[in-house]
Amino acid sequence: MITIKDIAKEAGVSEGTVDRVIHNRGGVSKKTEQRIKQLLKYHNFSVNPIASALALKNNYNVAALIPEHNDFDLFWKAPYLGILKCADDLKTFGINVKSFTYNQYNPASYKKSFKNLIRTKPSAIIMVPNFTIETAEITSQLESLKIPYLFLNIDIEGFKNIAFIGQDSYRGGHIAAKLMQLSTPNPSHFLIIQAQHNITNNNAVSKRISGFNDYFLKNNNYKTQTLKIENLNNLTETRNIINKHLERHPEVKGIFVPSSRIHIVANCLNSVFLKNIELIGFDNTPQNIDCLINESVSFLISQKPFDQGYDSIRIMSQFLLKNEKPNNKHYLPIEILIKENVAYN
Amino acid sequence: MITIKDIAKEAGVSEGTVDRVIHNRGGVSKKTEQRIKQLLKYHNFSVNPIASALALKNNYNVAALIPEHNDFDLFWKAPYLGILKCADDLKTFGINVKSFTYNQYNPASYKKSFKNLIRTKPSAIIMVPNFTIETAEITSQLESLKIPYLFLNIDIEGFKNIAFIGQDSYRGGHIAAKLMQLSTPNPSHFLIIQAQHNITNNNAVSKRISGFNDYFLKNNNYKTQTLKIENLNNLTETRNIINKHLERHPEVKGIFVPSSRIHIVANCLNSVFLKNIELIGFDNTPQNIDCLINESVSFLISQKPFDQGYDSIRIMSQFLLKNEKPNNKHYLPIEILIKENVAYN
DNA sequence: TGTTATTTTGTGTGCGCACACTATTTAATT
DNA sequence: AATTAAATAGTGTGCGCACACAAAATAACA
Repeated sequence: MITIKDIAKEAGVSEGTVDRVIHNRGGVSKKTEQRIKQLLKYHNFSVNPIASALALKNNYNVAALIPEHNDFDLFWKAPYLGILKCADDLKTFGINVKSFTYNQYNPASYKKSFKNLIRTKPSAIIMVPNFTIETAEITSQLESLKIPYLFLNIDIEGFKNIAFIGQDSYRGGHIAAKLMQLSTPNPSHFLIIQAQHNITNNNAVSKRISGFNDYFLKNNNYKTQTLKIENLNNLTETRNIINKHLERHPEVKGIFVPSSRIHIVANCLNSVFLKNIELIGFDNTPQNIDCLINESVSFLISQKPFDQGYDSIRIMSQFLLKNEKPNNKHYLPIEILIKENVAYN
Repeated sequence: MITIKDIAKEAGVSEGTVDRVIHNRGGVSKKTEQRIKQLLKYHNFSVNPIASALALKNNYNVAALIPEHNDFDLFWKAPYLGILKCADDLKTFGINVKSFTYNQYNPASYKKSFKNLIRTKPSAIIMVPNFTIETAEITSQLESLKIPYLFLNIDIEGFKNIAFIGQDSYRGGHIAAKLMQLSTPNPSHFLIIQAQHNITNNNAVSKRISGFNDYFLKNNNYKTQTLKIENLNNLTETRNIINKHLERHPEVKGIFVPSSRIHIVANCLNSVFLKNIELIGFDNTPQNIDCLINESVSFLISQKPFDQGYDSIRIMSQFLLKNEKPNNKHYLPIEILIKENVAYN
């Protein structure tokens, strides 16, 4: 391992000068700068991040603004845990992470939580931009404060976020369609069940639906139909609506739920339907995994939410610590889960 | 972050004494030891690994003994790259990795490569134990030298390896069977194609076959048959054997190749067969991925070979640096790859 | 009690880097 | 040529820890 000292000796200058060159701090004559740069390149020098971290004693406060999770919606637990894990891994590098949560159906709580967040004077922000208008307000504030921010899980365009970390939702829907086609007879009809509140909020859901529908464009044997339900958490009502619909539409051979709520549908289906209809949904929440194991659900597509959380902190930290600019889109693998491989995740 | 200095001040002793307690170096009276231990616990102290790494300037030489890769067999490139990547990530923590390769069909080259390896006096070894008898010789040598070793990718029992890093092969075969059943009519026959040299060498292949066969035990509509081919790399011969076999066995609706050579089979099939027979194989080598994309192969099961390499170094390093004993089996996820999600891996 | 052995504790240095501060060289100005 | 301003280069300290070494305190012994 070559050190700054070595370079300095070889260049016949002091360590301080080499340091200035490495960090583009200026105040070095062009001649010596060139010479040192050549040497750095020649020796393939890179700073020892250990020593660097120790010397800097950085203190970056990274704030995360994410939806809260509860027993009804466990999805957001995984990114949160990923964030915590990465925070723990990087704490000795001077990365401190604080999480702020909001109700994902309530823009006011989003704004309020952000107000609390911004008071802590964070150096950077990870956010799940659930509400477009409010996000515009927030980001303009961040931009004037020159606080970098990145989007986690929800990808909305027209912002100056340094990156998006999440999944290619359209492609996710596409894959769901392929798996659906694979597990059902030809021809078949498929039912897409959507919660009302998802229609405006969260464009991941609509992208998944597009991907799902588009997959069948080239094949007329497969048709899709959509069922919108006001409040999926109201089980008696949901049960009623779905089973009624299926009675009227015996042609339905598969149900696609483009959110993490497939387990609700699975638990609402009458047993006849449950046996004869293929269910495909998203996200490896505990409830959904149970459905895989008891075979009520055939496939889950995981967007690796834990990894999303972990990577968002990792990528933001690399940006802060090493000024590494990330790719604009950081897509995680689209993981196909079945009963047999779910245990290894 | 509480430091040794802080603890020392609070305990009214010098930093050296605290250091001795932390590392159980001895030479501390019982009274002060107790007092310091209490304080450490109370403050939930843990050493700053950054500072520790810098001060220690550790130098562990980890040697890897893995099969060589070439254009015919690219599988082993991925673990190698994973090893390199992790080595790079950890080089500032004093981990130096050297790779030694051998011909995976030649025990003599295995032994020879190990001889070269052991001359470099490594602190620990990552090995792919392709040959059981030779591995016994090697490991007994390692044990007398007290050099820790772990097994990568190939899991053989009865050794004192600190861990196995790889895939649950039986389960992998199981999943292949499920996917095969899903993509073929009921009833169907499936053909398992196996290279002769795999039969003795590599029990991953036989475990996959068991998993594949066992999946159909409960269902009499599906039958499997096996075709053993001397040398898969001899394309004209392979082409001949396979197509002849399929002509005689029109009941075959799916071909399962329990190794990374599915691309060879795909390229050998006559076009009629290629269109009507589902192919499922293992490993995301470039050639195999090409087959996914051109739709000659339906599914690949990845054993995440890159991650296997990466994790093996990571786990061994944690063992060396922090004395963290790993789980005996470190199974990687069984990843299902299709045309649509292969790009994100 | 004095001397030596043994146990226990304290001190100093360096790991490689970042940065504030000081010193030197060069350029600009009178 | 003398003085001042600006550009360039060098020095010193600390980050938190590990460990060799020195010092002090205690125990063992004559």
